[in-house]
Amino acid sequence: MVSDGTDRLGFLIHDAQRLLRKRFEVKASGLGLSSAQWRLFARVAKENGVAQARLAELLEIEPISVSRLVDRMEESGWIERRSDAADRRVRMIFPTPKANEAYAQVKSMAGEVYEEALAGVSMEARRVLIKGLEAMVQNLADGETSSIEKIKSAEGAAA
Amino acid sequence: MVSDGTDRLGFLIHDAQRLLRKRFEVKASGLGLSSAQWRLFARVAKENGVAQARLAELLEIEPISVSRLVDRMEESGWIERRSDAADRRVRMIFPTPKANEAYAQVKSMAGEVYEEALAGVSMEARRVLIKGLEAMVQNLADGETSSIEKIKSAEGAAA
DNA sequence: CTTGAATAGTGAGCACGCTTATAATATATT
DNA sequence: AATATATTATAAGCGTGCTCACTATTCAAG
Repeated sequence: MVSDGTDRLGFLIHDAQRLLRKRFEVKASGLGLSSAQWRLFARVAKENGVAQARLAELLEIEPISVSRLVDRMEESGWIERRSDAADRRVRMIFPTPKANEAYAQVKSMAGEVYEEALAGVSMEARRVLIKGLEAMVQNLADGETSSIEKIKSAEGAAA
Repeated sequence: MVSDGTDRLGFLIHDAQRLLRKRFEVKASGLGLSSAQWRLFARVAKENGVAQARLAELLEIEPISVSRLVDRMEESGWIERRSDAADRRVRMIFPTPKANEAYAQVKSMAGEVYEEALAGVSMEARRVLIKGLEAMVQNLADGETSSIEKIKSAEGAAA
């Protein structure tokens, strides 16, 4: 019998994620950037020029989902597609200048949300919380029948 | 400056939630029950006869989302709608006998997923993790511009 | 009783994830 | 060179959330 609250883990994680997302989106609504778009953009900003298929791997979402996200983000001027000279199947994704300027601002918004969320939680508890979440992600990713993981480890030699 | 991983809180929570949901849905796919449906059903099973509007409050989702979920769950035989004698606007939701039989089974599936997720995490760390998540939910729910909460509290003072 | 406001549920349409299928292009094999 | 296979992006359609708008019903004022 579990009487320690572990049996509510799923509901808690679900609620925490939902509330974090909501809070962020309220803050960032002025910039017209959703939570999913921010996740994608953070990657694009780091890579600076990345194929959609690679983005799908990095974000662990399906290529079609990337395609849709990129559609909307291109419309709202956050990123742009450029054809690749070497491989005409590929659309390379780049941040727009406007987006690069806004990057730091959005990142600090995310930081504010985290601070609001963790108010009253000690530094030590935060460390354990983060470690626990990392362990969960590790544990659950391990057994996953994910084509992505397989590709990644196969590429590991070359990378 | 945050160099302790706190700046990845959002991404971690997002990943943990996504992986938990996926893992659960694989396990429960034989029963044809999604994660969202399980959340709803767990409430229905406890209340045993509850109006859709009340369900929306309890689950903190919009009534229209409840309506759609209930549509599909009624089709797949997990719950049934019954008209309320006293208020003809109301549709009361009840679990079907089949669903009541499956309840314990689904609950144990959820338990298994949590154990898989928390493998290698000490009891003490689990306790801190749960407490941390509870604090986050509490902190974020407080300042929320939630329709329901605000209306409720405004009713007393205003007007 | 009649009118008007509030409540319960749903329809339409969007965002973002998914699966399955297809077109275009690259690459490997013969 | 011709054919087969793999890869990139997209299309179509579903699940689950949302907002906005609507109908049916109840409740509160007059």
